[in-house]
Amino acid sequence: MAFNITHKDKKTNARVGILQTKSGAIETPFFMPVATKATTKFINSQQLEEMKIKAVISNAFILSLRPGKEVIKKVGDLGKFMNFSGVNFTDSGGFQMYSEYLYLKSDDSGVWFKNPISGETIFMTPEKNMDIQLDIGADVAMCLDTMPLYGQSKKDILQAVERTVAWAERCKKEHDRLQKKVPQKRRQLLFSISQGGIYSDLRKHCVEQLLKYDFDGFAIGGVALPEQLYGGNIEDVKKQEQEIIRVHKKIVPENKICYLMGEGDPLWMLDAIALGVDCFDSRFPTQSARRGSLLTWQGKLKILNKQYTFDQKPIDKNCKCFACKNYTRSYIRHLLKEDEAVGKELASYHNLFFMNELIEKAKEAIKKKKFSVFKNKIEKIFSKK
RNA sequence: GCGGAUAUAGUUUAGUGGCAGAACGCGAGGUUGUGGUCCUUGUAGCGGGGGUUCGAUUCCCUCUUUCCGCU
Repeated sequence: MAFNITHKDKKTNARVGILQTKSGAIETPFFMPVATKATTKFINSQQLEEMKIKAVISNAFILSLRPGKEVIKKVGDLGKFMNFSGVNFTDSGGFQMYSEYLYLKSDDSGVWFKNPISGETIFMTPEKNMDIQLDIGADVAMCLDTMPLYGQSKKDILQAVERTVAWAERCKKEHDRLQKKVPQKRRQLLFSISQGGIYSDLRKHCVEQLLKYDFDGFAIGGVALPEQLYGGNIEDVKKQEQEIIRVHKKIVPENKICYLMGEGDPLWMLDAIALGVDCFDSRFPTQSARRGSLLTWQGKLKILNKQYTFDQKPIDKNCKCFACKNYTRSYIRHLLKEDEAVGKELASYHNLFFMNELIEKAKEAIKKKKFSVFKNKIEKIFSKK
């Protein structure tokens, strides 16, 4: 069994568990920084290890464009390539159907992407995608899914669901076939991804179909999208997301790990943990760090604001991260304003350290069966302006 | 000293005899399976004086500014 639950919260569905991968075990819940091109932007793998980050997610499709899977395979696997001893996830590239920069078209057979480097057209299939992810040697691979684009009709979303399910089946078969001779202990895990937009019935239908196959984990895709946020009331979007998670959790067996893809807002993440979600990834902490939005135990701090020009305090006096131990708000603000790489590094380091600590504290709270108390405390911090 | 050109937002600049636009900067929000490159929004300007005109940032004169050339 790849996943075991070790602790359960009392009032919520939050739980702590252990996921076994070929690179070792990792305790859930956990948050993965995004490392699209085999690095978390501005943060090297030694820094990740220093702040006790146990997993990252790279992008198999984008890595296949450059440097190419052969380059990574040559040194063994992605972990060795980037010298990261933690758990490596790879995303399929399905999400890049959202990228005008990369996406051309798709049909039931697969997706056509353009290679922005060479200009050539690339035809991606579930089978090819599994081959790439296995060659890259991630610990956990994600199925190639198809994203319903924003504004599509329910009929279109149903079509995306059917395609996602069909592709998941093809991924699973190919993945099993390619790993037939690999010993259990050294096998790559494969997670499915469900779609269905905001429609509970479509989500239910999608997950029910995916459950026919023995995936190692079941991810929820298509949430935390900017398009949805721009759509209107944030609270409505939050309720929709929670409803999607509830539907998912109601159907998927408890002993299957649940991965909410793309979610990285601290509060939304805690809400998801309360519903029984086990793992997350998001560009949010790193991207917003580069743009001057910092997470602190006093709430959000916009370090580019004028008021921090002369501020000699650290980002967060309660934070023990490298950036907070050594540098002032004034200095980091200056570096970010000047677009200096070190500024982005320090800000990213801080935000990732915060996210990791937030998750660690969440785990402790679950173990003590007091998760909702903890969640309320964090909500108070981030709700005040 | 003479001649020519020039003057528009903090900066670089469009433009017009009747509402002066932009970019960058600056201020404030946003940011969610990453294109280090993003989005939204706010702020702010016709060098001074005189003339022509219903009306001048625009045309004329003058002063000043800056630049170029000549002696």
